[in-house]
Amino acid sequence: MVRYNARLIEKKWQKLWADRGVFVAQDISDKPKFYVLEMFPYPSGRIHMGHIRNYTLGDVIARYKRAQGFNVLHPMGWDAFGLPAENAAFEKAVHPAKWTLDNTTAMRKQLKKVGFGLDWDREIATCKPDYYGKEQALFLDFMDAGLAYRKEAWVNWDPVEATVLANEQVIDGKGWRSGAPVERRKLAHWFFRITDFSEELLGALADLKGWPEKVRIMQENWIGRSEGAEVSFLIKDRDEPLVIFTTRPDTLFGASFCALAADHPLSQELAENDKELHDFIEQCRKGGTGAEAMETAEKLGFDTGLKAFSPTEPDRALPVYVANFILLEYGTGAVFGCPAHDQRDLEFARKYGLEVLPVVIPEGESPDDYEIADEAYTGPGILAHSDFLDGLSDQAAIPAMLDHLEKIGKGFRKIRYRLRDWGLSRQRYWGTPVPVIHCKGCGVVPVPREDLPVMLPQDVTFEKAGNPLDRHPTWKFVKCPKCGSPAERDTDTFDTFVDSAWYFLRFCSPHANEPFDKNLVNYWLPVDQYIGGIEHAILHLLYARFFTRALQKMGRLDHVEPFKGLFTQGMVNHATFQDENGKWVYPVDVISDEAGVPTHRKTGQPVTVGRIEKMSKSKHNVVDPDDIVDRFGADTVRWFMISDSPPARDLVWTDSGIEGAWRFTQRLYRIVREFIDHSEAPSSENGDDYGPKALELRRCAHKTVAGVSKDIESFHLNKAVARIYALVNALGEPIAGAGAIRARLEAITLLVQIIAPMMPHLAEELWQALGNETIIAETRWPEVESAMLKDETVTIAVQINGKLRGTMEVPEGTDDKTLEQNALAIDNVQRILKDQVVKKIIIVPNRIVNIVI
RNA sequence: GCCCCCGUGGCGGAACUGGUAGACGCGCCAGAUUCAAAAUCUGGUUCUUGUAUGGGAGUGUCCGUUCGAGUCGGACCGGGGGCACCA
Repeated sequence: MVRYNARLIEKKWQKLWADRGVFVAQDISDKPKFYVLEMFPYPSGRIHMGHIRNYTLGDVIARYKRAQGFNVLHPMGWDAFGLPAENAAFEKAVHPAKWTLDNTTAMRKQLKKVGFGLDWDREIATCKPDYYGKEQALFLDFMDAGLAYRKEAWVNWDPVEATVLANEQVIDGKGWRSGAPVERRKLAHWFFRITDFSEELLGALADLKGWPEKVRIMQENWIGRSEGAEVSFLIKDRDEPLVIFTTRPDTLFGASFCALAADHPLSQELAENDKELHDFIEQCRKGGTGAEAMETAEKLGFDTGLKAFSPTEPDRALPVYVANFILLEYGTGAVFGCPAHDQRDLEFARKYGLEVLPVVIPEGESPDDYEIADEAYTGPGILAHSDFLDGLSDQAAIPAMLDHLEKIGKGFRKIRYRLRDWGLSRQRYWGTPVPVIHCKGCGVVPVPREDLPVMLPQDVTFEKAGNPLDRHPTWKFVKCPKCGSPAERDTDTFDTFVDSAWYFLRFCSPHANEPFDKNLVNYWLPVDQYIGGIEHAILHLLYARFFTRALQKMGRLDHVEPFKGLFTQGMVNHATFQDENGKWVYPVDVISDEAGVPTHRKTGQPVTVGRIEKMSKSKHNVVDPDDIVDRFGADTVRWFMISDSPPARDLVWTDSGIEGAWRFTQRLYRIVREFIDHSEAPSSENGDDYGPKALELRRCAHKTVAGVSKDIESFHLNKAVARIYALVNALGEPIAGAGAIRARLEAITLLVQIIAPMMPHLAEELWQALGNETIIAETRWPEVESAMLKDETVTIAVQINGKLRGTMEVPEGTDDKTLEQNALAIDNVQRILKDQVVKKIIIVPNRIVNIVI
């Protein structure tokens, strides 16, 4: 028996698909359209297993939909701007453009080797002027629409490198390379007005039925709508009141202090004449800008000496603190603290010896002696010590207080969002240049559209501190397009999330002179199935939704939501290995010695097996897809990617797993070859009737086709795999009798067709071997005979008090009475029932009989 | 700290709207084939108990709802992800 030679055969079919243009999407077609998109990769250098998993999932859907008769768009491109290219430039003295484009060349070759059915005619790379120039045009559109503006924003500043650091480059409050303590600095930044769309982006989530529930919840929380009130507190000896935002106006009588953000204008003003406060604010600015850093840091406050008065208690003076846990961006940057009913406020109050006055009393507690210990009470209750609110529930007290505040003119209802505007300026080289010019006389002047793209200069260096664009000797010096006097370019580049906020539009018309062709976008959008990692659940997806909505509002396209279906796949994990010195060891260097002990291939030293973690370069627990494809072939790798683990969950890469997949590939080939080589022709059978064994096989085959179709539609590819194994097992059984050969041929033909989306090369090879003149990539998905989906008999479980005591085989649809009689007749049931009294019998047709005694 | 998700044999997992827990694969055990091995094929494989065509226990832990709970509700324990300049 000849073995299946994946390497040769896969290459053959890949060439044939490419020559025939099988995967080129048609812009005009009678067929219904289907747009499959996987999140495009960052060209980091090599394709990794996570990519392979992502694109295998997409390719299964794309090939399946194509077989179902859809006009499928399945494109690929490169999210090619970003930090790693600059890091490589710094470390290896290679230009980011060269590094990036070399990487795309290598990775394109790798992807083609896996046989993904992609429309390579539509390939894009965001770092090419053809793409980022269009993006600059879009930015000017956003400016014209009033959706882009400039304001100051805080950044992480590394004083040694004279560079702005990303959050991930700040480690324990220090710059990752310089080790210098990071400072916070204010810089002028461009922002998109995503907050104009807060309500829309939130409201439309409910209609995204094809999205995972958890992603919708994450976005909902991210947008963070909260209904509350802005309340004015008078401050002693000052004219301006302090405006705070609260969602708990019912607890106003329990207030014991007010707190300001370090960057609140009032804090700033007071600091001018107060060295200590100035130092405290500086202290607050140390450490990262991330939410986690702010919230886990010890809660610190500085008493400003000011006294504030709640509008409902003009005689009770509250101290005003500047505190490190108040965010300026959220609400008004100032709060009142009610320690009894907020855990953060409680910790703060205990630390600074402030009053803790419970005003919401839980059921069963007395208002007179209820006290708060270590935990704030945030549950429901009845108001006390609260004047006109006394006796009301907390739910009733909120509107009562709001009505009161509005009546006396000291506050009003206000809806606030946690969502902030999208800051998109980056002080870096490798990104889309911001297409504006700063002129002393005219201010901010957009680059005229005919001058786009604003190209990145090629002659830059990275060994010096600071932003290469800013340092460049000539690039930024230009004439003002308005007045002609000397002016300077904006030296910032866009956040790379801007690049990925519209690439799915570009794929619809990748060669258009405009950013995208309206008609083609209207035809292809929305993306019917988008697939990517859960790590993009919030930012990327929200930004893409914002872009689509904004462009719709500008009349550039007709859709409001870009992604109809979303699937978030799990990560690819692998065990980690360490040698005796604690150094990470690559899996390829680990072998088992005679005793089965993991050992280093080269040194022969024992290796300890660590926990299973996401494949990462730093822990060396990576497997190179290229090596695996060379050894086992693309189909085997693709098969393993979808076997066993549900696509939404993490997958653990194991050698035995890939070997199992490889054995299955060979087994499929063998079963089909043996049938072709050793069977008599089906025409040698007389008549067209089927014996019981043949009928059973036909049922199994048709059920498998129906089940696999359903599983692919619902992304349960691991279940589809299990069904296919079951069919192959059934084909392994020898059968004889009437119609045996015809049934086997039918089952094998169906089998080859349903494995095609997953193992496309092997499927083509077997399809051809079965004597077909067509290729399977252009063949319709098989039709199921509905008569084959029903069984004649069903197995019914018989329980006594919910415990299984026997089963019975009855014709499908047997009536309740017969079921009851048969169940009671079972020996084991009779033995247990003996002289017991039957209280009740519950019968679920075709399922179960439960006798209650 | 806040938000979200997940816990089922030795392992990955299956179980449709509450109805026979462990499909299918991996691993392991036994057998066939072989001079031998690889490959392949056949059978077995949740634990436990008198080896049984019987019984008991069992889906992270505890409690509850139900004739019946892996599935629904509550509390807890453990693991993972996100947190606005990584993409």
